[in-house]
Amino acid sequence: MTTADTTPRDFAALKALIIERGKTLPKRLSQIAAFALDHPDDIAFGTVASIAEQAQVQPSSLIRFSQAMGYQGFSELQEIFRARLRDRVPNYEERIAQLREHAKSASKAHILFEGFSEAAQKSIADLGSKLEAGTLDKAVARLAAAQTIYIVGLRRSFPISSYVAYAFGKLGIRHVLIDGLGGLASNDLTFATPKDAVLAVSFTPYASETVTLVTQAARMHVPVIAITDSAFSPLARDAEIWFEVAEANFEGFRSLAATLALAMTLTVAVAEKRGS
Amino acid sequence: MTTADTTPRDFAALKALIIERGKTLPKRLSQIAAFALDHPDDIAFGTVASIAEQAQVQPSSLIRFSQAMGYQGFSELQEIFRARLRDRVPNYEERIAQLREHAKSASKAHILFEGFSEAAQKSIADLGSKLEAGTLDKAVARLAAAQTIYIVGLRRSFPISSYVAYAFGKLGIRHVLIDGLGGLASNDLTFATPKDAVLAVSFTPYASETVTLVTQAARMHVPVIAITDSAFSPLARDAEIWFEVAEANFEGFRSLAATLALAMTLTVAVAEKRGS
DNA sequence: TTGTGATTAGAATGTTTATTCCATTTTTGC
DNA sequence: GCAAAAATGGAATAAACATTCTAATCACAA
Repeated sequence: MTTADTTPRDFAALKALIIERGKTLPKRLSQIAAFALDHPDDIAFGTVASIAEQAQVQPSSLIRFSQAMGYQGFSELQEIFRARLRDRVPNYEERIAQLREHAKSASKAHILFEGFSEAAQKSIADLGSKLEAGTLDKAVARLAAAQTIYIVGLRRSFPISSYVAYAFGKLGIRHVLIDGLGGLASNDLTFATPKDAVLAVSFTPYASETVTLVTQAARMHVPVIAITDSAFSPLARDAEIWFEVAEANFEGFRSLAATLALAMTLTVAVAEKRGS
Repeated sequence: MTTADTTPRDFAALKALIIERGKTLPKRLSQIAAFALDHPDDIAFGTVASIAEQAQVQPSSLIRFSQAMGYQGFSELQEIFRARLRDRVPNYEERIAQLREHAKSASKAHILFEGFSEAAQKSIADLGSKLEAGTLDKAVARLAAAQTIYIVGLRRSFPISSYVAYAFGKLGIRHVLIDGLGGLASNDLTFATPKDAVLAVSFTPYASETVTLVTQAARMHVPVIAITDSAFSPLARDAEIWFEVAEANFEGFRSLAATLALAMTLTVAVAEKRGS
């Protein structure tokens, strides 16, 4: 190192460098560059071996990448990624004060509430960063054009579908809520036509009735708009348009906050589109 | 490990455990407990040796502490501290930056989503600052002691009550969801006794069936726990314990996020109380 | 094609790190 | 105040780790 040291000392500068030089790097190193931008948290906490596996490269490539960025080795680069998480802590003192307060009352239930709050906040923020305006617009257009909207969502998703049904009712939008009452769920889609639309909500483990209904709708060429949790969901396969919502969980209970916000958005957007 | 595994899997639960058991631990371990609460980030990023030095203990004490908390070793405990940073909601600057990125492609629907997100976030934060641990504990105790929990919540509150019913079902807690099907709602409380409890949810304009049911329950000396929106609510009058939840609204649609977080807290807390 | 330099895969290496073990000290119950 | 139990300190150890090295592969110019 005889030249002036331009190696980034903070995350923003490093990110800029990776974006700038990323494309021009050799294949494997460029692959790592993309991975680093997409999964900064994994770089921060992973080991060379674990990250290499996730990014589908050899461990040695990670060291070469780090050196290409100007660091002596991987550990030095990782330190930048870690500092980013350290600095993200908003107001340290405030959190400590919170802790002290809780130490007094030490209510287990209150701590649960904090956990669920955080899961909800995180889920919403996460969806906000991933949600694409294009998908949203297409879904709204489809639903606004439908004669009748069939709402499918059972078990854990039933709060969502019942909310949508309630809101559609207030907004004067013709809809059918499929509630599985009397085990006759599949009958309720019998009269659906390609001029209608299905709004389906389901998460792992996908309720079998929901999957059946969506498959049936797709076969009948009824457009399906789905809210689900991964590209591998059986709903994603049959849906014309689908949203991926990754809800954070706490104590094994997944939040519903992000899904609910999305459902509200869809209902109101559809109403506004129809109104104009 | 033949006993039931109560080892915390997320930070909030671990924090609770450390607060609870911290004082009763031996000197050095209690010292570590205090350090862990004060410097969670250092635990997340440090090595056993570096943390030991900062906390003024021997490295081996850290392993002993981890084991005292139920983990196999320090690494397992550290993973909880790391997950906390992974899942942390992005800070303000990051959210603004994200918003800017989206502003380019901002469609009308996307703006709606931002609005509902904000309403949800605000509602949750607001409830978090107002919720009293004492009220929460009392409500949990009441519900945990009940033989059968009757869940009342119609119209806009139905998503909440159906969620609670779903969760109680999964947790094996005896309950009756009053869904007003067939207009026979009031019959469903006929068999309730003072050994049971009613969990009622209602907001302005209060669904008349809900109000009737709660009044009826109070007259029959069935304890009522209510979630509502003001001290002037007819539910507050008849309830033994009640929560005030002020949901922010956007475009005339009130959020449900805070109510949902509270409902989740109550269900899980009741299950945990019964389990112990 | 063939040769050359760049790039990569994967095993080998030496270092860091968590964990264990045991002698010593401190606390507890009588 | 004494014996027994619990807790602690610190060295020893084994596992995990980042890094290096070399043979093999790839890209590309002639």
